[in-house]
Amino acid sequence: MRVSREQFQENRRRILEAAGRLFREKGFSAVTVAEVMEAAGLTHGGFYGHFASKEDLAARALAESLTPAPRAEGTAPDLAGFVAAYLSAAHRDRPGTGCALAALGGEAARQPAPVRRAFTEGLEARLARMQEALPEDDRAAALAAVSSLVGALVLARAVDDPALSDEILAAARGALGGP
Amino acid sequence: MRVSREQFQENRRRILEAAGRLFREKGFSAVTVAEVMEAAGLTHGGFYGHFASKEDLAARALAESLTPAPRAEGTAPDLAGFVAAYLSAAHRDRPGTGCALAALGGEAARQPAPVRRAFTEGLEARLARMQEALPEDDRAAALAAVSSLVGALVLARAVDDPALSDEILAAARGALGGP
DNA sequence: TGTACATCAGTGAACGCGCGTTCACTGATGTAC
DNA sequence: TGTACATCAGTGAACGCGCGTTCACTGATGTAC
Repeated sequence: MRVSREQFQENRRRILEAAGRLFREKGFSAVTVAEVMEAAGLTHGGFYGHFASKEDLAARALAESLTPAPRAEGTAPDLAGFVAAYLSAAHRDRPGTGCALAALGGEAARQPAPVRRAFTEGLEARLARMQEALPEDDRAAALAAVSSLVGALVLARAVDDPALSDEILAAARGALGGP
Repeated sequence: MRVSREQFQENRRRILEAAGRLFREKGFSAVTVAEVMEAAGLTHGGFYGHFASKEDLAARALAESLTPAPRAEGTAPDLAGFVAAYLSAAHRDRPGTGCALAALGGEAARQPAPVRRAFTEGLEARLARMQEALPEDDRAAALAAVSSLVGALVLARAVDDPALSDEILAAARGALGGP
């Protein structure tokens, strides 16, 4: 059942999208190729027409997940808003559409080279954004802020006590100058 | 080949120790029961005489890894020293003997209840320690500090660029009042 | 524009492997006398 | 203290299952005329 070139591209896009969501939700190792393909509306056999391996998919999906949406033309960066959204209960509870640095940071350290490369590039992109948003143009401050955000989200998700989880997010918001 | 009761306890201790190290090095899912048993000097079949399942082992090993060593009698807590050690290259490069919050935080969120329980209790213990060490007795500040430490270590380990990795550690040390 | 055929994306069965777990067996330990 | 036997921790083969990957096949697409 050959499909048109447009459909092929669309299928590839859907596979990447499903993978990006599933990897962030469940981690690289817990997601199966068949599961990704099913989420994309295809059967597992066709996977290798799109990607060389699961590892290849992981690297490309991670790169995609970490590509920041372009900021709206002429808008000023809104640090307080970003921090509040990042450290919100909604973000904590929806890892599949959230920050891949937090969702996959721990696992990324043990992944093969292409995945680590994608992670590193994604972090650099996020850092650049953070640096723009800070009052002073300070890379070290941007690094420290991103570390705080990621650490707080990781811990808030790992903990099984909802009150403690909320407390972690609130404490990090406070430390980053929020309410 | 039955062994003495003391040897049985010693074997259990060795299994937990090997598991604690391997889980932190490779993550829960990448470690096999056979691998843990071999590292403990035993064969895999005997595992179920010690633990109910791999999940049971994970929860107990994590609890053990997160039990803080008792502080030496009468010593004052040394915040600066702790931060420097936590955010050192040596700690980054030896996850197996390092902080389990950072090594397993991402994966812990997706683990079954007993593992998350152990993680939460371990975090509370670390928080109490951090709170003692802070100049003012401030739980929110302790939470924010632990988040920063964990986030920085996670990112420093995930990144494939050694210079960036060092930069992350240094930035977090700076933000936490270190050199 | 219409037709014939080559191309190739997708399908689903199958392969090979590794893993968690089970189990019959072994032989040293612990206990009853 | 010494002996006979019951107990049970550890061994290693085996089981069942799921996963990443391969492959022969199908049939719609794209192209040459």
